[in-house]
Amino acid sequence: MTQTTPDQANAQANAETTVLSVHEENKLIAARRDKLHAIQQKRNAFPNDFRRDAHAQDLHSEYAETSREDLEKIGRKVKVAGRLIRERGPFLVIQDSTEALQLYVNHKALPAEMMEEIKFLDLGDIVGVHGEVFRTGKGELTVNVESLRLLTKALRPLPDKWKGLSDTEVRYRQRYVDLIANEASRRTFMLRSQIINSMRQYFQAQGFMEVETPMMHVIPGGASAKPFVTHHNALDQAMYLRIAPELYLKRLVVGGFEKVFEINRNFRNEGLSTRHNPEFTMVEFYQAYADYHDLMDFTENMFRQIATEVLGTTKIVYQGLEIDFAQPFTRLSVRDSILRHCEGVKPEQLQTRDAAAELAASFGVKVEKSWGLGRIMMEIFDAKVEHHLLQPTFITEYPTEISPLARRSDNNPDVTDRFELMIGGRELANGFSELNDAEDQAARFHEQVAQKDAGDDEAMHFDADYITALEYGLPPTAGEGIGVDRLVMLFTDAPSIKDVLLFPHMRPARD
RNA sequence: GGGGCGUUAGCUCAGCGGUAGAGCAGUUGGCUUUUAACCAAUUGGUCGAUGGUUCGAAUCCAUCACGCCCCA
Repeated sequence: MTQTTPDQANAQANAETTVLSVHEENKLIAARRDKLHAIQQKRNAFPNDFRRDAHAQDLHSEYAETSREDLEKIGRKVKVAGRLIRERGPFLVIQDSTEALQLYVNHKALPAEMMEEIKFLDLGDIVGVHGEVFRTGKGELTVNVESLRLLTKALRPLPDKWKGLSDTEVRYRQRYVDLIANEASRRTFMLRSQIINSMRQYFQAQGFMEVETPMMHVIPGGASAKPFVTHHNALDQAMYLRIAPELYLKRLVVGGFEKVFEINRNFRNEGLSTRHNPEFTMVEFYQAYADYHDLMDFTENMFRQIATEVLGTTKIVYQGLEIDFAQPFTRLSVRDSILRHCEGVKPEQLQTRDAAAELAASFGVKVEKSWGLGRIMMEIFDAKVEHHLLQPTFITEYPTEISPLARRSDNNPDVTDRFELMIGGRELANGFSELNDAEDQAARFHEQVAQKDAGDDEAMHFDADYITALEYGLPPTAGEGIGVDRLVMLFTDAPSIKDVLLFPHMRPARD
């Protein structure tokens, strides 16, 4: 058997790419390629010696109030660079990472060679420009071109200059084109970055330490979900992409780091939807000497602060729904939420397993024999309640049966000191006071293993080292995970998770 | 996995059984402080793929691929 070297692999890939692009070549691309080759006859068409000294946005804000006459007196000369996105007769518009900026080409004032270079340009080309800032008759801040150089030739044409790129498939597969053409998309991802920055600063200001725990687990744990499986060759061992960092973060609390957080990807081998991507970003955090009530307060405050910092207001509109994070979030137990949102349901129907099973069946929920009262109540909740919870609502008192890592309530061992945060009918966060009784945890793992043996492939494994860690003593702790993608969806009014992921997962395209 | 909708020029879309269209982009010329710049002319297509029905298919039917939405 012959080994393929990286070089051979590259050569092969290049050959395939070349074949493909020749196949795809159309006249628009061919004409641009001809221009590029003509330039290459004269000089290096890909210079990297242009250095700019100004960005579009800085110029716009610096001279926002400066009059035409004053600008003329100032005579500010700038070097700017960006992608050519418009031609309006003698005017060109370039766009850099901050904003668009207009250029003026006075063909009477420029040497013939410069005009040749400019006439050779296509929309999409990257150019560097030197010139003086002025204001046109119509008041637009503009750079009067004294010299202009092509820095990178664009071989492919841009999408519609007015309507942008709307084909969702192309927008997701070729996000770079979406970002060039659609201002709204650029804004979404800039906001995403700012939201995560703001979140990180909030944790740091509260004394949390950022950590990184393994992305590859030998025993997948910390959530109920199907993992992706891979294989470590040297160890000849199955490994799993993590479904949650929870058990490692709590090990760190055992180790004495009393406030930790991690912002990173989780991987779950499940379907795709407007709310699910196989890899998604979570922030998980743990605080010793705190309980789940503290976390609910913490979360409310954090959402308020992020909204204020990033959007400048606590009020958002998500898909037509107004939400004001300044208002206190509702807090409601699972049981009470069912009673409130399912008309005609009486408390007795949630008292015993059989009564609840009958109720669930009447709602069209298929009840498994192995399910207890708690699991059945959650199925009723998922089917009949969750989508009604539009305004921020903490649902509390989750059944112990489905919360194998959460501390039991002091008042009722069948429920845990746990909550989930619902906004817009979706789960945004999940937190609880941590189970730190090693013996109880071992017993709960055994129950999970029994369910796994009974065919539930989302049930948890027994993690002996985690039990050992608990035996060293986990201080009373509370922990929480917040879905960052869903938070960004809310703050950017995005209907699909794909709109807030730069490169969402797609099936491979086929011809 | 099931259902619905979509796939036509580089982009945005119309056409829905009888010669494949528009706007923008492109090309050529004009004009040059414009604002989706403007004026004139002009190029551009295996109508997602494969079968079928028909004298004739972008259009009707079937299967497949990919996408979007809803449901599980």
